[in-house]
Amino acid sequence: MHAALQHEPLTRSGEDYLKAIYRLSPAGRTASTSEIAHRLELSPASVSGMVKRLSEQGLLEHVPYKGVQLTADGRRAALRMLRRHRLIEAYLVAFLGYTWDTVHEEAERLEHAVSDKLVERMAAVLGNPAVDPHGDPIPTPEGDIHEPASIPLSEVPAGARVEIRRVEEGQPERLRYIASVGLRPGVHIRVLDRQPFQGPITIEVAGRTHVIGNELGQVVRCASEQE
Amino acid sequence: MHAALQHEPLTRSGEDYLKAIYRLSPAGRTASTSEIAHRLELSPASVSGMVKRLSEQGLLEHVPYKGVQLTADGRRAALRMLRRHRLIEAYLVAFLGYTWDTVHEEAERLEHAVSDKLVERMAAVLGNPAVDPHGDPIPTPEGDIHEPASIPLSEVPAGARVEIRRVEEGQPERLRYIASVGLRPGVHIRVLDRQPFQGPITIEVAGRTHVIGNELGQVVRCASEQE
DNA sequence: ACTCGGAGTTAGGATTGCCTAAACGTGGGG
DNA sequence: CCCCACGTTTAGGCAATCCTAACTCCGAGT
Ligand SMILES: [Mn+2]
Ligand SMILES: [Mn+2]
Ligand SMILES: [Mn+2]
Ligand SMILES: [Mn+2]
Repeated sequence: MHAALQHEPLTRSGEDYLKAIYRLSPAGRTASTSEIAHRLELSPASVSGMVKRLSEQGLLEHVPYKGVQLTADGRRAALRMLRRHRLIEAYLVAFLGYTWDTVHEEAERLEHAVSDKLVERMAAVLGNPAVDPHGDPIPTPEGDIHEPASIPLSEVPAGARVEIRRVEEGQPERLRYIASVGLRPGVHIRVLDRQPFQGPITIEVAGRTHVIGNELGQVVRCASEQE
Repeated sequence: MHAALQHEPLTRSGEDYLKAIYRLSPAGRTASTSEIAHRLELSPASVSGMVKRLSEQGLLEHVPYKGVQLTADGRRAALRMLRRHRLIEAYLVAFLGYTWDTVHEEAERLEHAVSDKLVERMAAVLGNPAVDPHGDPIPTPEGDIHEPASIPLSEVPAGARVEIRRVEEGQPERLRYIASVGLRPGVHIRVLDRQPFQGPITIEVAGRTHVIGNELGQVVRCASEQE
């Protein structure tokens, strides 16, 4: 009953737009032209143009001057790209000596060039992982995704013990610093102290104490230890 | 003294043009517009246009109405692409369950998306192979290539024993048939009979006799058994 | 309600890369 | 030696994707 209209194949650009819009509009919220432009490092005018084209292809719902949302088809396409991106990252780290701070750039290009077949082969030799090297969940081939609840480290109350779940990719140097502190998905830490007004956060990682800025605390997401 | 002028980065199309021209102009010969057009499945007019652009970038030598040759820089760029293409093929076969009839298409896209770093990582885990799954030699990172002498199976005299060296890629079905006969790089065979006027060729492979058409004999290249 | 300032869109232009149709050059056959 | 057929180039178009500049809309604050 659905999916009767097959879309013309997406371009590289179109794929990146849909991914960006997915990340910018969680839970049915709306993404703005300037947010998209900022994320993709393009002018707002260029985004207006592409948004119009993707809407005509049935991938976006666009209310002029208001914002953009993915349609069911657009969401499907976005999740397909997310699966590719994250599996490629996982593969490069597992088999080709990449580290989590260098995979993103490579995956950003490869995600557009691999076939479905290659993606699924990589998934198979990896043992169908649930998350990528940054802790981001990998959608299924059918387009389902399970985003476990998590809160930024900067919002964890002092005294709590938590597990690191996800670290925002995209800035290699920041990732390298975060790794040097020992903060990686799966690591258990304790928050010793948190100063008000975006103040520094004191944590204990593997028996050692570190003080990190609030900005870093916002890109490291955690969950309580149970579960 | 050379390479002072750095070229603007090649586009996907440009990379494919240079590869095609390399294959079409062995030993300093010249490639024609229509040959290039045929190989890339484009119109001759489109080729004229791109040839002009690549010449302006210093990658081609073009004599209008006569033909095209690679400059030193163009040759370097072409061999870089050939290294990528062939290493990707070797990697996919070695580690991701691809067979020699399916790798070409995947490599044709990936060759434009991988970084130098990824290519060299693949080369390293492969142990720096000298040839790809079709027996085609892999250029070095410095752009040297060693093309061992070989002759088409269709020109091997009856009675000779030869080793299969290279099989032309590009037509999956043909490769599948050739594989079913047992003709792969490294295999030793004997030519039992060769009929004149592009007639069929009778060969012995692994103790079994096969008769193949002359066309197939032209895309399978061999060398004498010593060395 | 009115008015700005900022966000968003439209207008116009450049580049790349492809096409078809028309014009042009070249070399071989008559 | 000339002319024509074929291969090549040029002319003119189109689609995608980006840009800057100019215009338009919206809503926050008075
Ligand atoms: Mn991308
Ligand atoms: Mn990631
Ligand atoms: Mn290619
Ligand atoms: Mn090959």
